[in-house]
Amino acid sequence: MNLRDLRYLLAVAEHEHVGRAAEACGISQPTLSVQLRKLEELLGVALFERGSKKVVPTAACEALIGHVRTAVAEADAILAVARGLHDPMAGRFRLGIIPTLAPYLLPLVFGPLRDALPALELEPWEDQTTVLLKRLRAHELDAALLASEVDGPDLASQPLFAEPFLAALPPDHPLAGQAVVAEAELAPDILVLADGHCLRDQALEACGRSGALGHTLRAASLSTLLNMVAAGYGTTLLPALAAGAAQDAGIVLRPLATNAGRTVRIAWRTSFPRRLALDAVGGVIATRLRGFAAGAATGMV
Amino acid sequence: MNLRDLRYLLAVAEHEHVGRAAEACGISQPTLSVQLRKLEELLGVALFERGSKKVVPTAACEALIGHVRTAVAEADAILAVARGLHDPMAGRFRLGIIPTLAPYLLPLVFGPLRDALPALELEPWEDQTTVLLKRLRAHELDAALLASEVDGPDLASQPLFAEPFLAALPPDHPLAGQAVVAEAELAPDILVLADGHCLRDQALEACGRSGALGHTLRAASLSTLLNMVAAGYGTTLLPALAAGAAQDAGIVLRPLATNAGRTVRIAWRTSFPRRLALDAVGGVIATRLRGFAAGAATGMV
DNA sequence: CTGCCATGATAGACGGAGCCTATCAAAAAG
DNA sequence: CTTTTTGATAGGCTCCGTCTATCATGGCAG
Repeated sequence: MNLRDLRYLLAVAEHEHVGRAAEACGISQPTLSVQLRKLEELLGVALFERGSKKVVPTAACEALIGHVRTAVAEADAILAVARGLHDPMAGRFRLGIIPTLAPYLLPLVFGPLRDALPALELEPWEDQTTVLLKRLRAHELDAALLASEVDGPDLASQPLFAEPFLAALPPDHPLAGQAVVAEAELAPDILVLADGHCLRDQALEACGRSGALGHTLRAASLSTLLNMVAAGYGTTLLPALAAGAAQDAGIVLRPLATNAGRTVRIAWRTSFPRRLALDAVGGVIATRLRGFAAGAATGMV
Repeated sequence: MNLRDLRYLLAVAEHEHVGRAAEACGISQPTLSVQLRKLEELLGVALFERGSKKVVPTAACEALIGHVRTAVAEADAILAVARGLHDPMAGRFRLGIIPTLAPYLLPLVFGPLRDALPALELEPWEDQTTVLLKRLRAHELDAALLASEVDGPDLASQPLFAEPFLAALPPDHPLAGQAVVAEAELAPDILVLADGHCLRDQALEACGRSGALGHTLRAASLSTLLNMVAAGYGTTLLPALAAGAAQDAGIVLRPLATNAGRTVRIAWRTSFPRRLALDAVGGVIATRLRGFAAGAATGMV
């Protein structure tokens, strides 16, 4: 059975006239006659009683026509809804973001994203890298903002911007007097995040420490880490986007001797169909953060 | 858009596997791939994200699939209902019957009709001939039981049985002493039905009277007419099927000298598609009344 | 690391379904 | 009786859906 034939049926039932119904359907009268007859044969019931001046729906037709109307209406609804979904820039976009980035990046890009992609319903999801990748592969996220490369043929990524690290010091720390701090100088009393945060490993690597850090404290979040630094427990390497929050906490920031930092990337499934939305989101973020690396090395945002 | 493609879509969404969905649909995997792609192109949205091991419905697909399910379900409902309507012997059958026939014929044929055509929902409609023909032509009746011929190329009819007339007399009427009554003998004090009843004209014609009957009473129904005869107001010509009711009223019945009577026919639109149901109904009535004419002339039913 | 298996996409060919124009048949209208 | 209206039929054309055969890619195991 064909939806087209059902539309023909409705047209004939409405007009009670094959010729006019055919015209309404945009087909010739013979075509409609033939299709109608085929439908009757398929259903095994007479749908219309052909009189000399009128074609009148039979009782069987009356019994069926409600279902026919619903079926055709649903088909139209499919087309209408699809038309509404037509724009890949529209609809829900679930974006995973690592915890050391989300609170500092989102306030910067929410506005520009809304301006550039008003129909996109952005749903941020904050979690650590491994969780984000798992959810990304499980189709529970559409893309993710990470500070690491992704591997595997099912995922791809693209760098959006470079985020330098800054030395974060308590105001009374000996290094606070220097204009520039060498990463290795931070190593003795560096504080890092808990396991699972990519920033933890990146900070340790930047300052030349191995993974063995039995005596160091481990903060569950960057916010906590900043509080610990401000309280004089030690130093840390801070992603530049968090500079504002650190300064508010009374922490002294100093550029590093090298251009150590991390690269924020957007990652997605290679099979993800809404590449345009993906590129647009990535583009807006990259544009907003353009030139950030240069300015941020001095603590300016 | 084709219902077939919607079924394909549902199959793929269910199996999350093109090959197995194709098997379930009874088509080859390439065919399903092609059709799916065409549907996506038609709708303008990606319906599935093809991964290496799975095809996963996109958000757009999730938004559409409810409508798809409904449309397909309605299409199935059409087929199912049509299958139920498939039997022309089943379903509503609106049968018009003239008032001088209905109360006496229906009790005789209701049982046999129910036995022979259990799926037929018989809806009797009692009205005078002209009204029945109007309703028949307006498709408000499927057939009609009349005592007259029909004309016009849009209607046809077939005789079912002959119904003799009997002389109906008050018990104390002079003619009650005769074994047989000549129609003309009834003319002087004959009572007839109101205008519009075909029996009125037929009775007058049988007893040789013209239409001018200024002084005679006119009953609105055969039942009233019988009461009037029983009360001694006059005589009448009675269709044989009403003999039982007349005798219950204490009326004397006598056979006529001639075999005057009327022929009950079933009439229908020539375009009426359920000829089998029509013939079956007519056949059951004719069979039930077979040999009725011979026996009824003596007042026996 | 390399060959094998599973899976979906693509290509080319074939058959049927749907559509058209032209024509017919029946019935109503003038 | 002719004309008009209306639906049915016939023949031909085009396109769509389907098939088989083949390719491309990613996962897995030896």
